[in-house]
Amino acid sequence: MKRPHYFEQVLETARLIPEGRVSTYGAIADFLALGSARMVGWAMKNSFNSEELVPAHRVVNGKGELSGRNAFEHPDLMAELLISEGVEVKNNKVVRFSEVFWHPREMYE
DNA sequence: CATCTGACATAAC
DNA sequence: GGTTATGCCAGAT
Repeated sequence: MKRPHYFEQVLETARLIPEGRVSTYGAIADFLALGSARMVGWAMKNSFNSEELVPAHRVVNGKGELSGRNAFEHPDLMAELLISEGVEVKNNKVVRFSEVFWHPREMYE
């Protein structure tokens, strides 16, 4: 496939998300200033096609909901992965989302 | 080229 | 707290 700049940027940024933290599509899109949040979701879906492993489970939507769980092998895999990393997940949502939320901007501060 | 769809976001109702 | 509308942009058809 083509290797658009934003695609690699999104995956690279996703890999920067610390364990036990989560980020959002909007935050990544805003930070990269490339395209829109939909591009991030698009990249995530295609991240399984990437050669590099990407912690896609650490990327949730703006409400902290695991909107992408359906794209995993098992719908509950995403939540289990997060829980195994220390992120509390309840009813497909990240608990205390505002506390575990991570913005790429923090890397530059 | 026209439309639809999507792991989204935001505002308005 | 849903639903609707709009912006966003790459793929698929």
